[in-house]
Amino acid sequence: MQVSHVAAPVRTQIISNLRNAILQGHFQPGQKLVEADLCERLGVSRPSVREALRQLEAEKLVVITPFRGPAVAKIGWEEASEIYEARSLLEGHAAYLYARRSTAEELAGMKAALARFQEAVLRGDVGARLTHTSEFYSIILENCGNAVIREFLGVLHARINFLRARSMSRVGRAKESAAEMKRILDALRARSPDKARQACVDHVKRACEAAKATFSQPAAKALAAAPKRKPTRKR
Amino acid sequence: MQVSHVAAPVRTQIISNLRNAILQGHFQPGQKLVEADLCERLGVSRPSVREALRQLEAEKLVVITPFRGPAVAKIGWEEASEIYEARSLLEGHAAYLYARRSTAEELAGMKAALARFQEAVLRGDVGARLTHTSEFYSIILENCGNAVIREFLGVLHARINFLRARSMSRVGRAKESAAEMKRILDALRARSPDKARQACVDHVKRACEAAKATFSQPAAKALAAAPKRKPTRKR
DNA sequence: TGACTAATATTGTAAGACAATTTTACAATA
DNA sequence: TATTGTAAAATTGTCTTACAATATTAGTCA
Repeated sequence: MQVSHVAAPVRTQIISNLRNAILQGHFQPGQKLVEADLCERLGVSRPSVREALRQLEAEKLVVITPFRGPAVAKIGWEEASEIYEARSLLEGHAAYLYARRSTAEELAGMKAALARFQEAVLRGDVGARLTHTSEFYSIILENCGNAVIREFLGVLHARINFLRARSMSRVGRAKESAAEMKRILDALRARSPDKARQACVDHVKRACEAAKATFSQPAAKALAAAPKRKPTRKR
Repeated sequence: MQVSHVAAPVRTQIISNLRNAILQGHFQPGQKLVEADLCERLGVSRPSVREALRQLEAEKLVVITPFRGPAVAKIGWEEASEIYEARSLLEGHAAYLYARRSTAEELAGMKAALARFQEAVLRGDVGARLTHTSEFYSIILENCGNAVIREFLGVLHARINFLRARSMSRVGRAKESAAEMKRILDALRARSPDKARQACVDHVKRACEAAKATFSQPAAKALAAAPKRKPTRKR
């Protein structure tokens, strides 16, 4: 066709598109992703879509069952709990590392992100809360000096993204969260690695508890999403 | 005859084949993986190979540069160091978790694996050392109760596999390693989470130091690894 | 109604084609 | 000789088509 000089491979864009769509909740967890549909919607070929889906599968955002095709990953409390545990460990360590490396500039950036977060809390803007929380954290992660930990945390954050959104919209959680972030920032300002780690661990622990609470009353969703199974004998 | 029990997807086998080939050093780090060659060698189509390569790319065993194709990931000390740090953190925590959950049966299995390891040390069998070390560790990882941490560690181990082989063949390292593993096992027997974590962290730290040493004198390898390109593929 | 079977949809894999790009080979020039 | 510019070859990125294997759905029959 009349394609221009592209720098970014089509595949890359597909991956970004799908990942964003999943993270922003345009696809429901468990929803089937029919390859042909994705091709049509994105205007690309099936091999390209399949390669992109493989990548997302590796990131655990998509689950592919043989001959049943890809579906948006569905996450239960069991798994979420494990993710929060790993996140606590890694995020705490990232803060620990970063406490010794922070610059005044970066700390100012974190302060600004926190201010924007607090403003979003007052405004009641749930989406902005997540954005600014990410800004706040990304400064730590980008500069903690360990790319392996950073990437792992990126994957973990993506997997529990919808939980973060759910828990962040709980009454009172956002304000709590702001206070916890403030503690992290204070520990970093004091250049105290241990306090920074502890503050992070506490923050994740609280976030985990808030998320757990959202698992208790997902009644409406759960009922609506409950599929009826035909009893099969050969299983 | 319809003998299609499970019919493991071709793609899965390709992934296993390539991963094993890389881990066992049949491909040198940095070596280009020409798609057409892989197709011919494995007897499969290009789309299948490409999907498999995407997966391995996500595992960081393969690096794919646009229009230059896939190559076996090459790892420098910088990155290796970060991996050891993350590994220390995660492995220590896995042991911490496992200390409360270990069963007599499993501990016996670890003791047996350690014995086989020690025997391999006496025999001078480097390959067997790695195998039995993995056996030892996998008991912890499989039963630590956190699949997320387990999988992360699996990926990390794969990425530094060749380093483990190199450092394990250093004089004295294997015997040291056995002593460290013994300490881990003792801590687990004592059901002491903190001691188990510490023993693991120490073990990884030592392994890291041993690996670092191999980065100082990689002269022989480096020279041998500079190949002349073959003009065409033979038929 | 319920179980069995046929029809349909979807995925897994292969093969071929072609443009975009990199790499190599080679020739021309200083 | 060394360097540089260009043509040829190799390789990848992407699309299209095709078909077999499997899952899902619909329909039929007792």
